[in-house]
Amino acid sequence: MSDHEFRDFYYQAAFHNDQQGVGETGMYRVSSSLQDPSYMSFTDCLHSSMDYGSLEKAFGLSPSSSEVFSSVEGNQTKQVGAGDLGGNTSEVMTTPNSSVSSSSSEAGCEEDSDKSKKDRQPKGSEDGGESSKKGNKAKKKGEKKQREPRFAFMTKSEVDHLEDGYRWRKYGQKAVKNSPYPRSYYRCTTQKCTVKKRVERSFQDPSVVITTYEGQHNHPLPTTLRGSAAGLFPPSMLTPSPLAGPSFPHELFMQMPHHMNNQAGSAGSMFAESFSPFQQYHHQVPDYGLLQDIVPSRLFTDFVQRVALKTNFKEIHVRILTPKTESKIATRKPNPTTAPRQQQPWRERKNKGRAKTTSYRTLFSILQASC
DNA sequence: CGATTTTGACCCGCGC
DNA sequence: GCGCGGGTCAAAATCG
Repeated sequence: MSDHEFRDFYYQAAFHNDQQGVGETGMYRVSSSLQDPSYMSFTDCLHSSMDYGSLEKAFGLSPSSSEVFSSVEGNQTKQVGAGDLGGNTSEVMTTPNSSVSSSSSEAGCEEDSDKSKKDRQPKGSEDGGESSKKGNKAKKKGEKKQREPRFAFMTKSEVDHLEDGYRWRKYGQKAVKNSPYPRSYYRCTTQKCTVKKRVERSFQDPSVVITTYEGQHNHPLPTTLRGSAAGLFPPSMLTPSPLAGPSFPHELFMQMPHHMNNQAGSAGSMFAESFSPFQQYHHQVPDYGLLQDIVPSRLFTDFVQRVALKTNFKEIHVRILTPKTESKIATRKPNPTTAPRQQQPWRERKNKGRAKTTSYRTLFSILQASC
């Protein structure tokens, strides 16, 4: 299971700017490990042009690596959906101890073009009453809702829903096409915050969880959260608003933990030093097993999000690979003692034969069968 | 008892 | 136009 000696984090981000047509893609690796010969400061990465050739040189990446993010090309509007994880490009991290990350195009990243269906009006305001069974909306069809910036990252984890400091409420779950794993939809519970996120397990590599964020938090981190990252970092690192944050990516990067930009770090022992905030936190909350996963992840996602806002990249694919740490199963086991749920008589259910939401139980059986 | 999760139905864009 | 599939709603169930 987990190797508690190694707390390295390896980040890879693919920035995609398709304004030029052929979308220039690049993949960046941020590693605290010296054993990674291709190490390069993220700051430098960000300042470098989005030229894959140079990146290849800098990181020693093979050109084929870009295939990992194959979804970027030729996808102006249509993206590779989670279910279409066809490309079996797999990539092996050249770092110690870790993690082979194999997956294809950032699955969960994005799929649909712009469906303006989200944010449907709750309660039918007025409109001719009629079948107001559900959210009938009177939305202008003309204007397409501008999609909020999205970004996704992959985390090797046994828990699906990683703690990231914010409070989320699950509002849906859907089966992913061609994948035995469901996709869960979460919304930030803070009022007036429209941030959403989707969580799904990679079909290619079940140990990898793909989290896709959409939107930006317009509020500070809740402080009441158990093990919240709030309070662990200086305020500047927790500001949710990009306006309040560093003006440039490298500035933000400079605020990141040492182990992420300290080239002199020693591999495999990141946890020992230059880790003050986390170490302290670790002592304070020893039982918080996900610490190692969460903190850097959150920092990085915030970071990437800000980068996205400062640039005109349309897509940013981020991978966060971490050594497995804790095996905390966050699955709620159904209570067998309770009576089965009954069909609501007043709510007519017209099953049109379309398989929509997939229950955990169903999926579980599928998994078992496939194992 | 309020908050959160579960989960079938509904909505809607898109491809055929 | 139809059907597929992603995304969302919302009532009931469950949790804390």
